[in-house]
Amino acid sequence: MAKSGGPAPRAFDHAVHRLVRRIPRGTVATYGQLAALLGDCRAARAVGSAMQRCPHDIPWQRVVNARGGISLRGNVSGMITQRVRLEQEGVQFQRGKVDLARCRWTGPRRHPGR
DNA sequence: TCCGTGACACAAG
DNA sequence: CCTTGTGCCACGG
Repeated sequence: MAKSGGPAPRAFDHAVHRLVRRIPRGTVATYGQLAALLGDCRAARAVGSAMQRCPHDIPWQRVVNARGGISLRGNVSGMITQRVRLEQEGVQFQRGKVDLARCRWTGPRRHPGR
């Protein structure tokens, strides 16, 4: 009732996490891409923050930077893990980066099927 | 409410 | 190719 209206705290984070859940296996999405899908192509940085606080039951490894590389700054082991997990689901790396032209998620489809 | 921080993106040197 | 600087946004203290 009277309380509703304003966005609840961490609403953006939740939106990011839910979107990441929809990224198909074998494909990847960029921070900027997710931000754009959420309505703000300039919120890429916020997406990164949301990912740092993302639950472990989502395919977080499918989120990479605009260059198709892993951004995980200051987390070498996490970087390795992300790459391994992506390769395990079929994503190939070329020169340390993912071929976005080939593996980039096309975005959510309201009417799946063709 | 203000301020600091950061898994970004982009341009320039 | 790498480094640095700037702009944007949301979250947490």
